[in-house]
Amino acid sequence: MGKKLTINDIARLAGVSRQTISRVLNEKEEVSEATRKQVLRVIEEHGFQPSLQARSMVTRKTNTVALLLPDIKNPFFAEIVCGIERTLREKQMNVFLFTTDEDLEREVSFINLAQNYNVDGMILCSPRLDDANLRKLIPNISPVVLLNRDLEADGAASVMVGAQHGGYTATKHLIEQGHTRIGIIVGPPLARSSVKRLEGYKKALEEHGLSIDPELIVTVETPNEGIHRLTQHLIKNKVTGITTYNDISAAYVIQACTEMNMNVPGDISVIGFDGVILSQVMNPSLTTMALPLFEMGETIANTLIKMIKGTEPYERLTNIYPLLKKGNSTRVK
Amino acid sequence: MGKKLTINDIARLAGVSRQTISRVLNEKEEVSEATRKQVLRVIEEHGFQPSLQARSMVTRKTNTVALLLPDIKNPFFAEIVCGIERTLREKQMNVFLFTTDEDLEREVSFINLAQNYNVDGMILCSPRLDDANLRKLIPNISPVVLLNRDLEADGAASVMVGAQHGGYTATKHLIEQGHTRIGIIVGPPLARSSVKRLEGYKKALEEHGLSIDPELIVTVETPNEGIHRLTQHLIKNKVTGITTYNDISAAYVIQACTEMNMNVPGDISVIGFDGVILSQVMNPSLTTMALPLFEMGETIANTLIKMIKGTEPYERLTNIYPLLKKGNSTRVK
DNA sequence: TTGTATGCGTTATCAG
DNA sequence: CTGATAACGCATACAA
Repeated sequence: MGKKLTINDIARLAGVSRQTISRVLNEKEEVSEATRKQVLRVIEEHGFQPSLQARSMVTRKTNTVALLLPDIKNPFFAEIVCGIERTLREKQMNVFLFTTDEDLEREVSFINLAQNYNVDGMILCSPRLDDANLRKLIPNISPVVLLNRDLEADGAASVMVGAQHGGYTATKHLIEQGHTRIGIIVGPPLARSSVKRLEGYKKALEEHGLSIDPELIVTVETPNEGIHRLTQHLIKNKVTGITTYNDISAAYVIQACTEMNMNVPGDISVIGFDGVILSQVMNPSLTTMALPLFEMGETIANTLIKMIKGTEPYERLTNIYPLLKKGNSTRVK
Repeated sequence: MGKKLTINDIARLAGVSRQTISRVLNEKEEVSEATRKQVLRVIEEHGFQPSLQARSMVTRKTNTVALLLPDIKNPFFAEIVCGIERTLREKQMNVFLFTTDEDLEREVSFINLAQNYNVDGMILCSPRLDDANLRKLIPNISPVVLLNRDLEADGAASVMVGAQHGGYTATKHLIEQGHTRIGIIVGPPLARSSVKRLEGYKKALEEHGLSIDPELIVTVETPNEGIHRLTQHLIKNKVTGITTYNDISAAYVIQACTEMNMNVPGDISVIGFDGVILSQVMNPSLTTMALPLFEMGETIANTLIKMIKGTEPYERLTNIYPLLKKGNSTRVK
């Protein structure tokens, strides 16, 4: 708790004005080599570190980005965060973390909070805010990068997962394996991409001349809840393939199948989404629509950095497409 | 980008001094109901939010805690972070996130950085800093809570996982299932708890009159690398039970067993550590030494809060013991 | 109950 | 090349 030295203390100790200290701190050229060395010596000797707080009061820059996401336990977000953090770090920027648990109230209050901290920019993952309110907020919080939300507005950019493409590809894979009765587990309504995935699913069925049976389309209301029941429903309706909204849900589906004495992939093929590490270590390993999560984080961070610097143009909209990664949870019927 | 209003602007708009604004902002009682209402109206009307930065310059409080951890992708940390975040949030405190990737240099630079931000406290997870240097740093960064590191120093508290107890219990479980040749995969050297787990392993063997075979003790050098090879080594040495340092490594072990046509738990019993969600969704589900990770996060945060407030005493050392959670990856030999 | 003066630790501006 | 002065936005102490 040694009371911190300030720039004034150093100035006194070095026998120069505090302005000179500030100059060497900021590597301004207008200072003689002799005094520079002397000042650096004193700084070193006392281990002086300038207060970033005070500095940002006057520079109006905090070198800090607020990161808002629903749940850090979800590996989908954890891996993205990893990419974001790593990339920002390289640019000497720091991360303020807020997790919202998909709670609208917390979301709003965190956005306010971040704003009051004068962060340089924000990254918003699946905000529950409706379009109108979000749009209203953007002028105050820009620049901002949105994950999985396409809102065209000044000071906002979007990075989107190609959910429709993913739903299409997954379904097509099952069809090509000979499956004709294919169930889809649609994610919680808050996942905006759910609708898109479903569109892709329908498109694939139609393209292959298969009819769309509403009984085979089931929706999870609360994250990872009721999946066993929904799986039972699908099995009763004679599906031989199931496509799910993420890898964890796929794991639960496989558990449910096993409980009902249905073998995966023997009796039922299951396909996941995201491609998190779980998909590799599961048994059977999971066929999944793999997303380059770390790279997504990099893209998000790089876009935001460009917006903050304002020197180079940035992509207003980036689409990231998942790739089919074949595991042992699907096979020819 | 609407330029932000300051307390001065509001004062002018409300026709009072900025001091009065400050008073209603901080809910001081010494202000007449009439002016209070009037001021609040103006604040509301213009959506004024005070700058937390400026405020903390004078109060010397940032309401911010720095959280340093190796890897947010590791569900062990992710779940702990969740508990930390949630608990701090309730006390209106925020989290500054730094991930170090177990890199000593980044660790040191982040600790410095956090210090320059004037955070109110720090949470350090598995710092690579050696004891001497860490101890030297603590006066500058205290209060600080250490995860899995017991360093007795003023301004520092520790939350420890009962690794020896865990290693002991896991091994004992296998012995009680009739296993006599039990392998242990020791975690990367950076995991300080590895040594303790090994001690518990040895203790259990000795207590049951089993000899310690060095061939059955193998060490992972880099996280999750070479586990297949190490598992093969153990199998060649006729083990029927393997205890591992976390759930992910256990999953890899099971994969390796499967590749060698050894059934789990038929031929080999495998036991994990941590009890993250993976252990539940795996097939077979994993027997593991489950840790109350979320609660650990709560404990860490609550300890730090007590230290920051300085009004109530806090535990300098908290031990958290894992509980055996029986899954389907172990069975009677 | 309200207002005035002062300072938190830094950078920016302008003189010298 | 260097130093004095003002400013960033707020809270604290003291005065009215």
